[in-house]
Amino acid sequence: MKTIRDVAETAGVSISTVSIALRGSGPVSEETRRKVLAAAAAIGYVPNPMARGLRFGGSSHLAFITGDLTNSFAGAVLRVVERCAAEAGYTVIVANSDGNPAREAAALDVLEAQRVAGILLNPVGQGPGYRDRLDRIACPVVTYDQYVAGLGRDFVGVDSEQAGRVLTEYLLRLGHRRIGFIGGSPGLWSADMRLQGYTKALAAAGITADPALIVAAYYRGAEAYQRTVTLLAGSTRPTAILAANNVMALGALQAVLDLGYRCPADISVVGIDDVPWSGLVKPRLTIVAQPIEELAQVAIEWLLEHMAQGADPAMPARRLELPPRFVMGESCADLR
Amino acid sequence: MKTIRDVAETAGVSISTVSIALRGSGPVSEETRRKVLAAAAAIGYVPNPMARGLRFGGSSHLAFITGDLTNSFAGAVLRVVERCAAEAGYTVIVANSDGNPAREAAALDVLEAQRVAGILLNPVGQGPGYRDRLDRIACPVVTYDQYVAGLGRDFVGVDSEQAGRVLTEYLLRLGHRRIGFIGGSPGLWSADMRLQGYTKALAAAGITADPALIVAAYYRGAEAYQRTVTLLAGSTRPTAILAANNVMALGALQAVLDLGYRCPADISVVGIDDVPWSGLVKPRLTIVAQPIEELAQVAIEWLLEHMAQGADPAMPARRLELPPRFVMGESCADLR
DNA sequence: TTGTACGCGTTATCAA
DNA sequence: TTGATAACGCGTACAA
Repeated sequence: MKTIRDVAETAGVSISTVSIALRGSGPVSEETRRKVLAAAAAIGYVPNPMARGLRFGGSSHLAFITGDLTNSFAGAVLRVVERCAAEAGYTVIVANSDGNPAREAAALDVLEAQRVAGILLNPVGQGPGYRDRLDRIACPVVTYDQYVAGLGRDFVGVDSEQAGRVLTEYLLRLGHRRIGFIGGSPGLWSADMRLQGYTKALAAAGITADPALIVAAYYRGAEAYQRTVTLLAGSTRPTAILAANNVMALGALQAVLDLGYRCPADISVVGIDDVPWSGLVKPRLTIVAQPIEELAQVAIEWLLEHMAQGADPAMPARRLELPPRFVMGESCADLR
Repeated sequence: MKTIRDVAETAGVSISTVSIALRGSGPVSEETRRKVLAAAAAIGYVPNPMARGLRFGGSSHLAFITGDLTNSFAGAVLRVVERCAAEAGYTVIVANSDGNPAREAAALDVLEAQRVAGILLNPVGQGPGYRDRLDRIACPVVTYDQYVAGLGRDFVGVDSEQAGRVLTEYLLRLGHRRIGFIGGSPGLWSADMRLQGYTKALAAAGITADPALIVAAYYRGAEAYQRTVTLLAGSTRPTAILAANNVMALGALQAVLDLGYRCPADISVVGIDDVPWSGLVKPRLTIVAQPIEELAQVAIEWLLEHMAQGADPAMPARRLELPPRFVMGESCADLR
């Protein structure tokens, strides 16, 4: 690899002159500047980011941590993040916690060791110890998707309670009374809030949530499939199922159909968050869609702001919960 | 950030002793070793990767470049790659070329500048100049998905000609004669090979491929949708459509249905590569599935090997084309 | 067994 | 306007 010294020799000037000429950080004669630029281009000089990093104590990487790299949600967010980061001169390191707090912790250790300039985190951990761990991170952190209570970090997500409530109310309006809930891991903010939206909507309709109708697992389709099978084997079979995320809805629907039930005739299914080409899924799922692009946009924007300003402890943590959007499908029966 | 010097002060020894004790690169008394380790743990010392990188001339990052971050194929590969890389002590930088050679070139420039230790590349460029560009990359490169002819780099992918041929033969067996082909960008290896498989299968059946039935675009669902609309507006409407990748098949199917045709009654649709929960797509698509996990496994394994061995120019480039697997769905009509 | 000094490539400070 | 030099943190050859 060519170094600044090679440029200096080629141009016949000193290395400090080269540095100044290339960065424009001082006065250089026009002729010298041209010579240096020509020499740099001629030998294909590119500044060594490690040397810069060592000098300034930071890298030009930012980290993107997700709980499920195979979920289209992660892909959609990452796409926006990568583009914005690249435009701002940053590269994106991806880590996958796979929904496992231990793996997330390990990833955080590595990324902190790498001195990343900022972290976009979809948190999967829980508890006060976890919050403290996140608070100790020296670089800017923006959390997305999962809100961590009491954490002094920015958060961008979707109004999860509303998401759960809207779908439950819709099912209630259609006359459903026994509504199964396939939830995310208890303790995860979005899981708890979606369940809360469900419970509150039921309560508002004078219905007490039946614990037998509520199951939970990490946000994965395969887990939802299993839980749905269990749910439908119970004595009080629900007339409808609310799945807490996109792949859970797909898994639940698949289980319903595999068990020989018809959807929506026998069992209705609704879900939170969309998948690509969902128009081809039959029956088309009724869902609340998340404004993923906007979410990603805000998240990366906020992170870049923090990184630009340096750690400004004065500014309080921002919190944005975008409204989900109801999208009617054909997966719900009208029982009235 | 804590440095090796802080550890030395805390432990009351010199920095070289710390370095030796931590790396085990020399003789240290047991007591000293314990003291050093305790001190390092106490103050939370982590070696600065930039200083190491500067010292040794390389980073512990490897790069993953894909043409479409939102495609489930990319997510599935990346998941495996990230896990294996993490186990081997590497972090993964993700870049998205979006199918755009210029963006890929820009990404390569950045990643080379970052001195990544290796690159996993899904190449989208073409031409001799492009091949030369890839050859000039100093670090190990493993290409996947798209083969670049004449490039002295390892390649792992799927037998694309076979994929195109198998599906075409299947349609021919069912009695189809006018088979539309929604292909990937001409010049891309997999696009050309899939088309070739299609053409050869037709030829073997005594049929000359009708250029009016062949359209192409970059591997995206939206493009496929448009091309399908165009294709079906033509005078010689096909009885079946072969789409060259997963999202193209979905886009084509969506277009077929949106235009009021029934699938498979009016028009059959087959595609290459699967999507998650494809069992819920109605009609279920007949496809050839790619062994994505295995592909990813081999790709990252080979890359790590190269990185371990250093650049060994003696070893010739390896090339592996995994066989696709035919998966029958319900998206094809039997015309016999 | 431990400490000192140097170099990796870059930038900033200071002197010429 | 330019050039020499120190510093960033680490690892190691060399000296003690």
